[in-house]
Amino acid sequence: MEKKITIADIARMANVAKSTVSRYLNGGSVSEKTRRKIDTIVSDYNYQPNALAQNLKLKINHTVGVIVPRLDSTAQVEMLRGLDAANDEDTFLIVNTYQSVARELAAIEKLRNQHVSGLIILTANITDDIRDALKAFDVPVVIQGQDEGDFHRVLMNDRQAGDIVGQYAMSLTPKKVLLLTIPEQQDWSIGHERFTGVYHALADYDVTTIHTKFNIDEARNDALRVMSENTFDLVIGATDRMTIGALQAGIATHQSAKYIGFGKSDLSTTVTPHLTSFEYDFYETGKLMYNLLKNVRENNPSEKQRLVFDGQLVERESTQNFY
Amino acid sequence: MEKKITIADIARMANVAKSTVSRYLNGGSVSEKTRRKIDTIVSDYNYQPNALAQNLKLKINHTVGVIVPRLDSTAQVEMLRGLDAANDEDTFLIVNTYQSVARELAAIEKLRNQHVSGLIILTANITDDIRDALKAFDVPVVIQGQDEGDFHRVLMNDRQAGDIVGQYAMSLTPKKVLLLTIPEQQDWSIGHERFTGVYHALADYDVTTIHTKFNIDEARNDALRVMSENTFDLVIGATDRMTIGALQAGIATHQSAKYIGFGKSDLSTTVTPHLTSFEYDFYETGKLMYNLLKNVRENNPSEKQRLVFDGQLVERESTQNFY
DNA sequence: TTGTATGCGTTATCAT
DNA sequence: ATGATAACGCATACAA
Repeated sequence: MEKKITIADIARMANVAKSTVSRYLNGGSVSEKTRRKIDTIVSDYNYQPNALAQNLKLKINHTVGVIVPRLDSTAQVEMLRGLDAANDEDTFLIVNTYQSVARELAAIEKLRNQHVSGLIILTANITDDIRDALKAFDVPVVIQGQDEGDFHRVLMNDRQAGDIVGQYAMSLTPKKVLLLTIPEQQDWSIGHERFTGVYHALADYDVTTIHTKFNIDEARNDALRVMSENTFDLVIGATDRMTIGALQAGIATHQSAKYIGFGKSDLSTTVTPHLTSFEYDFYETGKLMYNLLKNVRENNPSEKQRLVFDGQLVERESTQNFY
Repeated sequence: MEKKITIADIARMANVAKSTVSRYLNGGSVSEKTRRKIDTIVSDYNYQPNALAQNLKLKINHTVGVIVPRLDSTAQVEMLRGLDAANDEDTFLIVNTYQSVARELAAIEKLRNQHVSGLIILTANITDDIRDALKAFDVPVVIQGQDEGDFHRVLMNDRQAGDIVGQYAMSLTPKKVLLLTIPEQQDWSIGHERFTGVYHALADYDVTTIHTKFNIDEARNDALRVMSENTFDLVIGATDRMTIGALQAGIATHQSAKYIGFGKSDLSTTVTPHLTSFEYDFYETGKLMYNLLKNVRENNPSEKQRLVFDGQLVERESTQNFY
């Protein structure tokens, strides 16, 4: 329970000047004798430098803000893991905003006050307000999932994903297809990009499209409405959770369709049957985002960086016949 | 993209002293004229105080550290939500430790450097090293799930939970019971407390107990080993994930047992059948933890606080006959 | 090698 | 009501 000790304290106890202690701490030149004196004091009292004072003085802040819109999403959690894995020298100031624009704006203010040296946003929905707040922020910003020219960004190749899933869907020669997605203005990448390839490939098929929410319960209820009146043999959801909602609706209405989802989550292998899904490696994405930020901070490029990440289709039981 | 502006800048532009600006900002007495002058400058340049300098000066730090051992757990995420909901004035410095003691120790050091004014630990496993590091930390610490007399703590009433589940299990009059848990030294509350009531109630029944891990895959594999050689009609897992692992093993081995889990997670209603589970309200727990910390910080009680939280059994399809 | 002095941005004390 | 000044803990340019 020792009180926090400062450089001045050490200096006094060792009968040296503060600057000598500072030099000792930063690997400057100190005589063997004073080095030993200071050494024992530092370890005896378990001295820890005050990061606040350091940052204030040096004006480089080894703190980066991370804004996380939702934690009930495997993708976001995996990206966080990636960030942590790649991080070697920073402290993350993580703020959860629960998809509230107001909270996100407040978070940006807060992080600005903390003078973080960078900002990583795992969001997929940048409103005008947020864009303005971000641009007024004089630090590098890395965002994810949204192709905003104003910021450095890491994107999922949702267009390609849609093409691949579309081709795959065709190969299943379905009779009647149900598509679950969200309004495109809510999330362009997910609501639009992901499905363009699918629409294109299934242009000549019997396709029903409904809009729903990100969570399982709502998706199930919405799916239930159409599935209780129609029988589908192929269901494609814009996210795994939506697809699982539909899967439950399918079980409830006793129809045995095939199911395809998007996104990597452990839910895919939690449900029965395991879900065929187009997966991104969000862990790697997180690493990439951190390294991008670090790179930008060091090299200060004039152009905004734009990185695109591919995913892959993983086939599981839900698109097979025998279950 | 305005550069960050300081009190000194404002003072210069308004032709007043720094102290006047400071007084203005903190609601001190300033003449109407200077007030207006400063007003426009502040809003024009969108002045934001430097929280670092403030904290350094005031020596009260509105930052609290939050150590989260795992994010792939609904309980932890819900507690985080609760913390956020109850928080009104602090900035959370969230550190994910991924259940690594080394990372947790490093996190404690880091938070100490940041001079946080409190520490909230959502852990369930305090090793000696960690206990020592925590006690050397001169700020209030609130932990969860572990009955450590050295710290303020919020506990789940796992003992009572075990009793209730035990009684309920008896009422199902099972012939052969499988229990999945973890070694008690790994997590006393979960590994021991939760099951004492169950053991007691089922003392005269045919019970098999196996140890497994927290994740679904391992639990499934471990369960598969015993379930491929025996048929059970009741399975109780120490967590929902374990129980789901066993559920999958049950499906794979074509046995229709009843299943009971512990812990509140959306997985309960994701799997088919929905899982009967003993649930805690971790969102409320999170709120409670924050309020406890706040209370302790303000009133500095001499005794360590100890709060106990009850849960309840929620019956779902997995303990019914007709599925 | 060591010490003195100054500044980072803020608040607080004490004159004026 | 206002301003000069010191202090928080640290790092550094410069002098000794």
